[in-house]
Amino acid sequence: MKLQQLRYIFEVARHELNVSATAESLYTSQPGVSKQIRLLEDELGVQIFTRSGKHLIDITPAGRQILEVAGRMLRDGQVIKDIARDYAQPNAGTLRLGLCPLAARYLVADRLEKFSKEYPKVQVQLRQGEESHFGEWLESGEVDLVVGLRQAHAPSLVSLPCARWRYAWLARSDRARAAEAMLVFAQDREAEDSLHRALPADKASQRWVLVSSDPDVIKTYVRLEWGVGLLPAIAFDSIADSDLTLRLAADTLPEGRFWFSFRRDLHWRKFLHSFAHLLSPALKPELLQQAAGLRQADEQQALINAESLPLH
Amino acid sequence: MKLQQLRYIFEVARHELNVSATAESLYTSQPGVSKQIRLLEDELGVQIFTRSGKHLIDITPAGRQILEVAGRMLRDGQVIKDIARDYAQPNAGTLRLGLCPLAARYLVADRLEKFSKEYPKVQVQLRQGEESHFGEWLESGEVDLVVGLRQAHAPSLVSLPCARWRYAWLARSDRARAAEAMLVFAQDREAEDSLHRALPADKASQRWVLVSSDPDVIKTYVRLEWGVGLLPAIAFDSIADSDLTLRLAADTLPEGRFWFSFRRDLHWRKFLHSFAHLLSPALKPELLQQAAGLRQADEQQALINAESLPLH
DNA sequence: AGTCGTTACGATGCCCGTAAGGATA
DNA sequence: TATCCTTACGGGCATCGTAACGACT
Repeated sequence: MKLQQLRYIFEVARHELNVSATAESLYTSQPGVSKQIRLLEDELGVQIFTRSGKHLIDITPAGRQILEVAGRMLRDGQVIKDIARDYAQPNAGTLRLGLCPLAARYLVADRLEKFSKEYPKVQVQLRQGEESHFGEWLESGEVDLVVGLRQAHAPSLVSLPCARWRYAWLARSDRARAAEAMLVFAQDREAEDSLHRALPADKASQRWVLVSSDPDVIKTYVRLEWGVGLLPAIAFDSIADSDLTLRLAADTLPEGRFWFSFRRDLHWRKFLHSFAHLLSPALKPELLQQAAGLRQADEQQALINAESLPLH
Repeated sequence: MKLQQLRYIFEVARHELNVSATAESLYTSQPGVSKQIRLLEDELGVQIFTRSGKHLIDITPAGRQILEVAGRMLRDGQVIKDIARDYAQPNAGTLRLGLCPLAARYLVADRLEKFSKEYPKVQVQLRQGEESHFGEWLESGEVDLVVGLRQAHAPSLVSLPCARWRYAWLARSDRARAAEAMLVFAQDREAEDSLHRALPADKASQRWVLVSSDPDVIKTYVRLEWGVGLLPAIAFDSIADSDLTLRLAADTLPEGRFWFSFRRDLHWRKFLHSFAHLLSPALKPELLQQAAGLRQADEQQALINAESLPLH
């Protein structure tokens, strides 16, 4: 049994049982992959894939169990390399971040500047996309950390609140504020509903002409005079948005949170800890390790005193 | 990075950094091991061992972290092989048991008979020794399961009560019972003390001429008329011990327990589950899996209702 | 002086890549 | 017919074992 054989079966499983595509993605020849898989099956004495003639059709029950363990072994292999790099080049590497639009644009931008100054040899790779994909990104190792507006709930993931934001009204400076259509920021349906409930009756009954989870979309339509915006205060840029006027919303509106999520078995390189600490001083190495030991999302969450989080 | 290289560094660490001895134990040449270790270190860019000239002196901090992960990978490799065997030859393999004297002689003997009838192709390997070594045996993989009188407490181990026993008085049949010296069974100091406290004052003040955790030692001295024995009722063999008379002790004496322990990450082959179930019907697969997820020994223990355990 | 790890070297065997073959949709 | 996996074959390279060397205790 060789690590490479395990990598082959793992990748074939990930590529919908297409050996050719797998071989290409691994920059090797297709017969080589095919043969190694067969050799592994022979050695173990078990079929991992079911074949119909010469096509791979499915994964056997034994294969599923084996693939699960193989995945862990491959990740552990990566962990060993990370450990080695931690000692060989402690401050070099790649910071792979998944971000929601709000976090990418307004929360981490300046912190990443700071981070890059502190760790000039660390390459930063950002990845932005639908928050519902964050789980896959983390599990596949495409990103190491994500910052978003929703809590992750998969059993292999850990999710902690790392910052708070509050709503503010945004209007064109040249307009007196009046009864207008509303352009509302909300990360999901639930947030939208709770916002609706929290608003005073006159506001709640107003027309919501736009609901978006991207603050820049809201701003765009505010500028087009579609109405008044209701979005996270953090999204206001006092320079670029000098044509707009921000006014903090009443305390009765729900407070938003940024969630910081990662794989339970992530190897925390030094600069990853630094980045986490930069996001929120509450995310200390010991706390992160402790959180990784907790299975339940609510137990993890309880480690953080939300009141103490930076409020934007 | 190859699995074999990881095995080499792991085994060298286990063999007190002696490469020659390691190579011998792995049935390979010493230069081969040496070279592979060096190759791995070169690939990772980190020293795993510190060298004084040409001798391995110590493990580097990086090496310690790497070895920990490597150990997990190697165990996972074993797990994959186990899974494969589970499907290829579900009812063949080896049952490696660690046992205390009482469990070996009186608790599992007949169950093992039964087990062997059910799984004739499973080899049974018993290992008996000081209970304080059970932890090492489990961690090193020398045994898969242990049954003893003490709870295991290492974080990597799971420990569950699996049976109960109670004290009985043992005397030579040809002797009237009278005030006599006592020969007492106790697995450790704590058990000895609690027994002492539980005995009525007259008994507690009697001479304890022998304290042993091996019931057969007690019996031997009972036969030699050193006194009256106080030992687990289960240790009485109605045929072989027909020259002795057993009388159950008062309910006030502490009840003893057998503890069933295993590595948290043990791969449960089918016949392992069967053996556990044979020991105690309470040890069902789901419960065992659940126990493996609990970190605290008391949480694990709480899964079992002690009242329901077989009483011997 | 003995134990132990490293270096050097030669041979075996494994892994990979190209090319051709057969099965399925 | 096109896609896809398998078998066959040859070249290259890594691993292993023997033997000789150098270092530490």
